[in-house]
Amino acid sequence: MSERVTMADVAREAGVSKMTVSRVVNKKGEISPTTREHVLEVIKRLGYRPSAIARGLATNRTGTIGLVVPDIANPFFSEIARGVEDKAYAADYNVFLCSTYEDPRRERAVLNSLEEKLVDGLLLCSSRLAQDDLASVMDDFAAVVLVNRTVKNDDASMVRVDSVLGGRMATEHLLAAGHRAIGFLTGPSTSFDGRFRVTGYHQALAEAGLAPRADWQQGCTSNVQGGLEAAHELLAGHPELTALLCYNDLVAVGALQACSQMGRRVPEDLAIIGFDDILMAALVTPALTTCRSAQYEIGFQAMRLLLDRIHGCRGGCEEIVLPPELIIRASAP
Amino acid sequence: MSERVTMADVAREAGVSKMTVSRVVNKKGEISPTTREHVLEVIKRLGYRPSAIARGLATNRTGTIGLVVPDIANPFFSEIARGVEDKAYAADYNVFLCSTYEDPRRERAVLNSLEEKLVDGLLLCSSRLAQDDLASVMDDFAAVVLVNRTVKNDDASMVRVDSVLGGRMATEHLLAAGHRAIGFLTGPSTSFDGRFRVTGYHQALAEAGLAPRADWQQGCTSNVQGGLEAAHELLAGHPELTALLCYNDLVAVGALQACSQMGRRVPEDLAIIGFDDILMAALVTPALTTCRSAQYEIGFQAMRLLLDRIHGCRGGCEEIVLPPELIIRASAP
DNA sequence: CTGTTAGCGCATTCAA
DNA sequence: TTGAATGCGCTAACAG
Repeated sequence: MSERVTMADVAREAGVSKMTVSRVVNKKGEISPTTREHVLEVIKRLGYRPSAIARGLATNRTGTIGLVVPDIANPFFSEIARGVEDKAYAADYNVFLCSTYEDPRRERAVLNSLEEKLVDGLLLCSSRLAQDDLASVMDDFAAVVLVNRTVKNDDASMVRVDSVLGGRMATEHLLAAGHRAIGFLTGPSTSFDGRFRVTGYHQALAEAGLAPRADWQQGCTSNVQGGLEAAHELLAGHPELTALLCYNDLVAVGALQACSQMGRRVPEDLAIIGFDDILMAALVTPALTTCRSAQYEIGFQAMRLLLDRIHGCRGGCEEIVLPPELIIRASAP
Repeated sequence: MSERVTMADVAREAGVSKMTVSRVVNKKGEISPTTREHVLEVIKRLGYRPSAIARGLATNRTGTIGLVVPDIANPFFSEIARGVEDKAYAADYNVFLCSTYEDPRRERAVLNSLEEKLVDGLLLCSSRLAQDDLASVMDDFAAVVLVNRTVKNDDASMVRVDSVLGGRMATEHLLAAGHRAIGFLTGPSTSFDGRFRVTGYHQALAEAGLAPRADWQQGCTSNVQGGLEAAHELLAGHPELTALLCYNDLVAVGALQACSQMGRRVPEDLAIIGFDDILMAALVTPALTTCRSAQYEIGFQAMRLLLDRIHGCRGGCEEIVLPPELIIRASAP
């Protein structure tokens, strides 16, 4: 790495002022074609690259947004990220993609860094922070869009899937198939989506005249291993269960594994439903019935809303609610 | 978002110089406990947050590294990212995770942005750039570590899996099982890993006295859909194939789907081997035989090497070569 | 232990 | 159409 060439170097070499160079670089203001060509030639010859840092300090804008997700290894979030990045790329923004690995402390640390780096906006997915924490964090950012997370503070746009409805739909599907003993692996306690799905599950049970049983619900970490372990425990303790809702598809795949190990056939002995409809859901055996959410669309729309906010359309904090869709496959026909 | 509080504000309010505030913030130099406490109190009261941008401009260090991968939706890369981020987090670095979605233009754009943002180091995974392009890009960064990609320029540390060996191992396994008509879905032409695996495949064939056949090899995009389509085409044109190597596990899963659609049983009619050993490999039916690489370890080690380079241990450009491991499952027993 | 001076590289006034 | 001065917020190098 050679010494960095600065705008001053270019100006000196080209025999013009820094201002002129700046104008050429940013295509701002009128400039005579002659000097422009000349400056461009010098820029190329010297290999000048503008410093985004210096520009950021001067303009207070960085052309960067932060995208924070609980776990980038979860295809649900990597699909969202794809939607975000496609939209961001088109709008000439860079994305700081940060995975918190489900750790609220790490989430705080990451948000702190993003704030210090003066990102122009923040896209926060499924935040695991407590309400007060989240509200205070949000004050630090000029523009925020929340994904799948509500907060008292109404100063953020939001994109979310109606998880209460999703929980209802999945439960109703099982009830309609005659199931009465339906368990739920509810995921991490920090997940609001998880709680919403449980709410929908309770609603559907109530409408069928059934009382929810706490011992049929069990938390778990949000991955295959977590589903595997939790399913083992829940099913061992409650052989009466004939159906199992799972926090997300990763957990559901873990439950599938557990059933295979315990010799319980799916769906004959136990029906299983997941959430999200990640790629893997259709590829495991039996294929997973799941409650789909449009991940790419979530990301794309969220980035669109964020751009709106960054560009000052602060008027209405838009809220986009996407409907879930039940995809019926072999694990719960 | 309220007006940003600066160091000058804190200094004024606390009745000290900016320098003293800076020392407190950065825990540098000796400071009397009294003033330190006082300054800290003011910082808290005013809600001061240092600007990483300004600090970056002053110090020429940003505490940030760039991580560039072809596709974050591929679990292979998200696992690497996890290794990188864990190590980075421990060393107090932030990670700019960028996915190029297999598009070299997008890769160039992303590298350009990272350079302008003055990242302290670059971790470049499976670059899809041509040799010359890559060599010139690397000059722009103070410290670079390459993952699974070689380049003439020897001014970068490197972590890679021995893909030639991997290709050999997989092929030898099939040869040992009696297969003589072995096809290969070779992935994107931009992938060096893909080429290396093909090299290993050729080596193994040669040692068995077999000539490679170009019409048994076919490129494809690096995902399930790509594997599905390519497998359809290759298998329809070459029913004589009894075994199929796949660029990676995603492609292999696609091939599995294709077989299911075409009524070819795996492994009875066609043995299939993938590469990487992503989580999904063990979960599909039949479970995939695959050539594992230690993804988390790759990321972790790569970040370690990058920290070495950033901290000036430029002496030897280290190169870490990790051995692949053949995981034999049902798809190619 | 603390303050002063200077400048990082750029963009935003204004003036010419 | 171009240039000069000023400041973004911070730290490094030197004094005191």
